Amino acid sequence: MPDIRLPDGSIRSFDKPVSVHEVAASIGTGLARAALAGRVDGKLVDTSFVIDRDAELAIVTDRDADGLEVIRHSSAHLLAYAVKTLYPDAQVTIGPSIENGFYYDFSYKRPFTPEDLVAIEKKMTELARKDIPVERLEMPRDEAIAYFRSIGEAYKAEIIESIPAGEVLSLYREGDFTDLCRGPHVPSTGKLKVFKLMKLAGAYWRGDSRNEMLQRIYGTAWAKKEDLEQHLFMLEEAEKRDHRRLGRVLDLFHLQDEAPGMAFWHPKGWQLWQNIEQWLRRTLTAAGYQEIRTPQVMDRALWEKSGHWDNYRDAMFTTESEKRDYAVKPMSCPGHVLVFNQGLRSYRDLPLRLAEFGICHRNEPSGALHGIMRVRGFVQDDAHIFCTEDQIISEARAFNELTMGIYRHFGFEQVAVKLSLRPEKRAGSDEVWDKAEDGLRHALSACGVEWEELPGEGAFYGPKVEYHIKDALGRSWQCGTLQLDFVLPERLGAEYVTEDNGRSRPVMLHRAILGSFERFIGILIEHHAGAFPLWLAPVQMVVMNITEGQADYAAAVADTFRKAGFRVEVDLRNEKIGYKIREHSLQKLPYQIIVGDKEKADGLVAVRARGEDLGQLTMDALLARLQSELPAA
RNA sequence: GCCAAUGUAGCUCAGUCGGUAGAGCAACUGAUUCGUAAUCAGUAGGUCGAGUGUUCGAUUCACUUCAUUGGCACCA
Repeated sequence: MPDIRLPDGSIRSFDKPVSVHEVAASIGTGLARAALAGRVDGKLVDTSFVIDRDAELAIVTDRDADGLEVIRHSSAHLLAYAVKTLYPDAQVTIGPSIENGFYYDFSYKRPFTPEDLVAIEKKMTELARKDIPVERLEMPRDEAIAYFRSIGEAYKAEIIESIPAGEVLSLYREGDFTDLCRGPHVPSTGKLKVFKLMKLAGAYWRGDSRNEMLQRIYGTAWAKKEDLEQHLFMLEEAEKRDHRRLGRVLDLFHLQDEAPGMAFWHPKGWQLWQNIEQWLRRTLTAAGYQEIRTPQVMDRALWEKSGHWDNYRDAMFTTESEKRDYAVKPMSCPGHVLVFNQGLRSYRDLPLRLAEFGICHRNEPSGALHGIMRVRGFVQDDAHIFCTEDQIISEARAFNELTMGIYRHFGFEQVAVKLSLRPEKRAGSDEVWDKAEDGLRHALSACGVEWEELPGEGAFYGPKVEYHIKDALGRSWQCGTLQLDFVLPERLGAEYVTEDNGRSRPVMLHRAILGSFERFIGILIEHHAGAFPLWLAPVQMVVMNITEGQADYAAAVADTFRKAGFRVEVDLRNEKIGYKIREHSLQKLPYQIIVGDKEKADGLVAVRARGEDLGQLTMDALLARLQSELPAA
């Protein structure tokens, strides 16, 4: 007879098998009411789950992460229930919980409309209020197939058919809606109180673009109303920070129909870009890189040799001239090997670190384009390190340190490392892949970082380490990458003279830190909400006069700071000072300097730093403050 | 590329059940010289994304196409 151990260490004994719900009730009616699921010996189960032997049990409520997950999953089912109630001939497919909510994919004869969404959400609320019990039943696989076929759910039947024969499946029934599901689910629909349908989208059946497209409805669900409000507030905040909006408002860049996926950089945006590029250039030089430049357009034969023509033909822009085919370069590596191959290289030249701010063009599918985050023309902070196998680990360590330092410099403190392993479609033998994957594992161990492995996600020529940074809104962006490549040097015939006068192939490390400048700038815009730190701000300060009488003094002040190396604008317009301040505040300038008769008389400046009034300062004091705000190096 | 939505003045958006359009902000002109997030008045500005069709007449309806947005698929 079961002894049940609770998370606080206490043990409750029962003289017959008990359900999770009964245990909760034995502790308190409040807990029984709050119970959404149970965790029995580490496994998540329904509250109806019967415990017949000694076990550890935790009652799951909406205060647990698990509880929230159950709420979201059950909300997906409630959504399907509502859809089936309103549109009986819609077919259900799958509906999992996801970050912040859930979705459910349906097949239906016509597209759902935003009005449908409103009706569905209303129906969900109605069904939730009825507090309909959610029951779990079990059914043998074959019987389940027959059952779903009989009610016209072809997709469900297909899912079950892919489950091995002889298994017993769990089904969940709420009212007259029954769905195949692993569970667990909330005990009744009344537990679902805080949800909202968010958007309609298309999604391929089983995630495969060769399959038909289903209709996906996304929703968000929470334990408490305040959590939902907080979530919606975050979405609003993200919209305010949208780089496409800020890019226009701050006059950084624009995109237009004539060049889809390619940005037009305006003076301020280009200044921001150059602040980044020039700093990075100095940093790379200090780290032992040499910058080069390779052609934009190269012969098809090169891309065939490198393997790109076979693997990425569709994504390359091509052109021809005098009966020769060319491709616009989608990446810099083949060109870098050609530079390496010039002349005779010695082992003494290694490691050779060649860097290029390479302009690349990739013909991304139209549906993939997104502002400047996903574009067709972009600049990579690309570099290739040619080295011996013995040098891989030290190079990887140096790269790791460089990368982390650069992220810190830009204000990104949280970095996650992932290792992507061999994809299905790849070049090179399995032995080479074994060597490359193990090589990166060893290198990562040597760096002392923790990483997650992603099978099947590697590049066609080699495995890759990915660096993901987290922005101010907690979103994760993949930026840096380190890829170990034994294939390309082989294909393009790179070699060096060894110590004993033999010939050997160098190993090639592909690496990028920011990834694409376009995307990284997009991330920076959203991370800082357009209010860039002083060193990055395209315009660092503006000097404004109050009346015409101080125009000359304002110009002189501006000149002083310009000579000290700052990017300064002067605003001598005949406008009220409040109007000018408002405009420059909206432009998110780090510093606003106001000079009136008082300042002019005393040789001072009145300073506003991002909305904070610093009062009157001497120019030297302000200069000292500005200097101290610039990061070292 | 696929599904859906959207495309009207520089920006944000309204509008036309088919009779060629309007607001706020911005711009321009004038007045105001005003001390920390919007001074007042006036003026100008649009082949209503592009093309074809239906129609006496299309920005409005239909089709095609381009682009954008949200997802999916893709992301060397």
